[in-house]
Amino acid sequence: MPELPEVETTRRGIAPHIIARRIVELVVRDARLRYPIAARAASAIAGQQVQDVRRRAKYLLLVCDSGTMIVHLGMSGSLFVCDARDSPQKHDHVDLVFDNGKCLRLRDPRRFGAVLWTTRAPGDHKLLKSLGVEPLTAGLNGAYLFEQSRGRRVAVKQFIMDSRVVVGVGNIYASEALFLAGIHPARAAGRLSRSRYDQLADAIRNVLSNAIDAGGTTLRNFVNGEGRPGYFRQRLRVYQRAGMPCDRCHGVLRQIRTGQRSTYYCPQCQR
DNA sequence: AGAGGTACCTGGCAGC
DNA sequence: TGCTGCCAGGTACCTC
Repeated sequence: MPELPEVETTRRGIAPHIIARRIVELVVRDARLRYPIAARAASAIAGQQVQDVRRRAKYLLLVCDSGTMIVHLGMSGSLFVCDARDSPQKHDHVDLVFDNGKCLRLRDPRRFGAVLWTTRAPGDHKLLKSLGVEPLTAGLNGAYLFEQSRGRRVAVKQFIMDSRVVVGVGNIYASEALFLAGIHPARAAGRLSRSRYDQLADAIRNVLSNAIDAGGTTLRNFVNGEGRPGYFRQRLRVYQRAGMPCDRCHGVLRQIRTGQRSTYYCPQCQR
């Protein structure tokens, strides 16, 4: 489930439970994630104290005394705090056990997630060093998108999902942001005007921050309690609504494929 | 350099 | 009920 709003909500939810706690043990029940969890990571992490929980793109960064644990939730991952004695369920692959008997548990049915350990500055890590701007910072603006898009023929939807340009815009919110900005998702990125990129930058920021607000309420149980992931109550305006009426013009919403991904839009409102 | 395709993996659902 | 095929919110890596 995780797009940036859920990763950020997870970060906010887990941070107060784990900051300043000491890690007793990394329990790996299944190391076969996107990258196999290295045995040396487990030994390095034991004994570390968590100093901060940060986020870069969809990566969570658990900053410790002498290194950083990098966690990615992939397509199906979730992280929650529970009692270390709670019996793990089928896809609960990793526990980070703390000195108070609690643990941070990673559940990831599809195993596209990742748990990595680095002793360097996390920004220098291979997976992080080529990432583009954060969408909720001033770095994302119309001038930047306009400049980055010149000469690019890809569909604008693929362009805003390109993590080298801007991070954190997943398949759901790419469709939603383009709807808000009134831009057809298949338009060539390099042919959109500067003013339309101003609108698009605003739309991306709005849709993500609204979703974070929604996620913050719906995921409270998920972090505190029984480890059941919540659903965003965010009202999606086009995503998975093909054939239904557009709530702006009442025309029929459509689904197409852009870069092998489902894309939803309103043919009347988006040009 | 940019564009397009493939791969990783499991589960849920529609259709037969 | 059980099988098959398709789809799914991410992203690294390969080739052209």
